[in-house]
Amino acid sequence: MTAESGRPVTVVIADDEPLVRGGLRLILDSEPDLEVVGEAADGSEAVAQARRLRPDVVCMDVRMPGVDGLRATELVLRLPDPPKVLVVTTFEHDDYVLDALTVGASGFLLKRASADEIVQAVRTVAVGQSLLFPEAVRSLVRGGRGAAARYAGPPLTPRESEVLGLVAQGMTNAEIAAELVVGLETVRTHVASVLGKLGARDRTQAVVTAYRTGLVEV
Amino acid sequence: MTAESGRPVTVVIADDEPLVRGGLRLILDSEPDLEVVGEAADGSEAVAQARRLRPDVVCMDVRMPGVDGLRATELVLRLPDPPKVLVVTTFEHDDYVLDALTVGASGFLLKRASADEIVQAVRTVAVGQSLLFPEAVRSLVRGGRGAAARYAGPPLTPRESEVLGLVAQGMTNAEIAAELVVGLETVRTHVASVLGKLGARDRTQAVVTAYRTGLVEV
DNA sequence: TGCGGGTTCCCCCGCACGGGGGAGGGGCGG
DNA sequence: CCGCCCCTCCCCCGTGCGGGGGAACCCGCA
Repeated sequence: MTAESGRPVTVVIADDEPLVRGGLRLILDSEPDLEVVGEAADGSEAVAQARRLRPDVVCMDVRMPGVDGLRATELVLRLPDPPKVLVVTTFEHDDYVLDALTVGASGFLLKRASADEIVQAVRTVAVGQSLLFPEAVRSLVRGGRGAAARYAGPPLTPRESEVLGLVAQGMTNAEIAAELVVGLETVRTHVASVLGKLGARDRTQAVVTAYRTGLVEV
Repeated sequence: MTAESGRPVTVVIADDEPLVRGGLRLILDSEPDLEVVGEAADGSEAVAQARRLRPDVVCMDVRMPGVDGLRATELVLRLPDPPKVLVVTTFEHDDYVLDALTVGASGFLLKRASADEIVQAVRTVAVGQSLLFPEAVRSLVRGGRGAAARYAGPPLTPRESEVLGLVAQGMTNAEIAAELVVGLETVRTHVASVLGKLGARDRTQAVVTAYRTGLVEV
């Protein structure tokens, strides 16, 4: 709906293998309407690059050291005006395909895809379409996984979950302290670590994540 | 995995409006790797053409007299070595989108898509990928047909809804101001009136209400 | 013509919030 | 036994936020 109009599509490549990054860059940069503006070797770097460079598309490898592609995808999509995430994978039937869709990936790209298919895939997600494996679609159509919208990331401690639940009710720290019969500072500590684990900047973002990932009931 | 390799992708266009057929043919035939080999004005004709011409892709309008696109898609996909079906539609949020996926359509194409997007879409489904609207994916991920949402309260103005949407993304007032290209004070004003209308004490409560009442999409 | 609502912008003020530290006690596993 | 994690509580500091005012512009409608 809003592409092909002047400015090239900007891309950030996130893959731990330099060879793959190089290959992708070669393929994408050879297209006049695509421009690789950055690379990242792991998940956290990918998020940083996405935040800094604000690309249209992030080609994200799933298997990366440290913060993996799935978690990185979540974080990237939480940025303001987030880029589209194109998950790069080796096999089309892996488990994380559905997980990636759940966290909001726009599409998938097989590493063995042809150069044409790769540039097409980038263009496709850039204009806002979703690009899936037919297997994934079938799986989704017939119900995919049950209901629960899983949350990856670092696990929350019981107390943290409790606090997040109350935050997601719209309570202030003082109210939560009263509710849990603990000190205000304690609540502050829990909230702080929840924010850290969720990758949220403030309680509002934490609430957004909580609702979107099903960490709390709607 | 089997395109760009010699023989062009063959396409049959099924639409009851000659104008649309002509437009599609013009766009697709101008690409050297795509070839429109047939046209159909209704569903049964589409099935017949697909059987006779054995194209790689059928561009299928949903609304057609007689046998509609949905039913025709079913029949086409039941042929031996069936073509991919690309459903052509006007609105991305129509009900039959999920139905079409259920019967096995490979993707969707908006009539208002650009020429580039159209040829990309055909190529994409030709190689066996699925091309969906992000809305459809989200809907699938969270398990099928949507639930209604009710919000009573005073109606929000367009601008207020927009601001609330961004607040519900976790954005700060400053980020929203930048996003909407207005002053910070303006955003403050909008947020304040949103809080008032929702009966929320702070933005966090507003987000909670927004998610719970369906004022914003999860 | 005047009124009202929507959108835009401005001031001041108090405060809850989040980041940066640190610290002590209890439980559990190496 | 010691280390580690969880829970608890404490400090300072900067700031984003929300409440309280007000005001201008444009538009549609009476």
